[in-house]
Amino acid sequence: MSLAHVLLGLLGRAPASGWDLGSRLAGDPALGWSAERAQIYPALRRLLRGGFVALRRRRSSKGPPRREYRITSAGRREFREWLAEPLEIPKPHAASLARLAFLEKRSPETRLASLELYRILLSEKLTHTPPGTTAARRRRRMLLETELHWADAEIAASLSGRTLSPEGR
Amino acid sequence: MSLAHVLLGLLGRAPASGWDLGSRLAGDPALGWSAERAQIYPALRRLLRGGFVALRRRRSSKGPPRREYRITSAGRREFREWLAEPLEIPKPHAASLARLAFLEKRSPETRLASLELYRILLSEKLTHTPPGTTAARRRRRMLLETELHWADAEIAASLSGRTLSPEGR
DNA sequence: CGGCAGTATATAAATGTTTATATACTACCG
DNA sequence: CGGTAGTATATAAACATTTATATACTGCCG
Repeated sequence: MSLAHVLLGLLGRAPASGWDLGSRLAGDPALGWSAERAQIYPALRRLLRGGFVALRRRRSSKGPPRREYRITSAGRREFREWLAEPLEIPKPHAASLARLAFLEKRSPETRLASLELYRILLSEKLTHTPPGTTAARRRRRMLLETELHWADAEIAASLSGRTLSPEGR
Repeated sequence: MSLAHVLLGLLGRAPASGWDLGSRLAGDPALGWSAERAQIYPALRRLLRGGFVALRRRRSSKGPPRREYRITSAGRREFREWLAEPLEIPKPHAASLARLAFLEKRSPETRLASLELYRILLSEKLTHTPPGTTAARRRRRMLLETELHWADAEIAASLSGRTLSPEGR
């Protein structure tokens, strides 16, 4: 199970609560994993039962008491073993990519509109992605840039394919 | 559920059996979705019950009778509606990417070894990925190329960071 | 001081995915 | 003719993920 290991990895940097981990996971796509908090809380419980993390309750000025977890040495060992497993090229698994795969099934107009929307999403993501300080972040940024180029090229192709369409009224 | 819609999309190109669909899905990463056959067979049953596909049994010279499905007009409608849903930037969800995100936690030696292994996987994938005939395939290929550049850059950086290591004996 | 907004944890139910295993049919080899 | 390799379908069990909902605590605004 990767979620547990990613959580261990994050806890290796600093102790955190389930809430914190949810925010970090959501905020850093370069981590390569995402999860809802509803999944994180039970995962932390399992890690606690397994002795991979330790718990300290702290009351906070805002909201109910925080349950802060920190990684144990057993957790560090487990994480290291997971980290050493062999890499492979990930298979994409995303509804948006599946929709893009059927772009050619759509009318030239909606195809262009989809590409333009996707392009906007990409450029927004890019402006909120500062130049990377880690290999994974540099990777993420380069891929976003490439995808933006791709979108531009496809938009251009789509436009030039339409040059004979009714222009204006 | 995206799997069902991807299957409808594939069946829109040509009728196929569950086996065929499994092969196509496995063979084309640009489709943006992957699934085991154990998931495909029940999905096809549900599509059949829903009237989105029609079934014809055909015995084949090899193996047990094939159950060939073809899309119905209800299926086409359902697919078109799914296709029109808004795109978003996919959140990555892959163990390998998560491992890459913690590259910096590893020793310079294993970091370099991981990058080199990953680089090899990328270049193998690339040689088996012909230049794309669809937008999604072109996208996939460009991203693989970029990732290869990234790996090269990271390997170079990793090597130059090691210039003062013991060289040779 | 009542209610709202934000932080924080939690759980159930539904849904989706993976892994392991079983089975059937045919062709071909030895 | 028996075994095995390849095609094809199928199901159960285990596991993971998403969605919806509930609850608690605090500060602050009106």
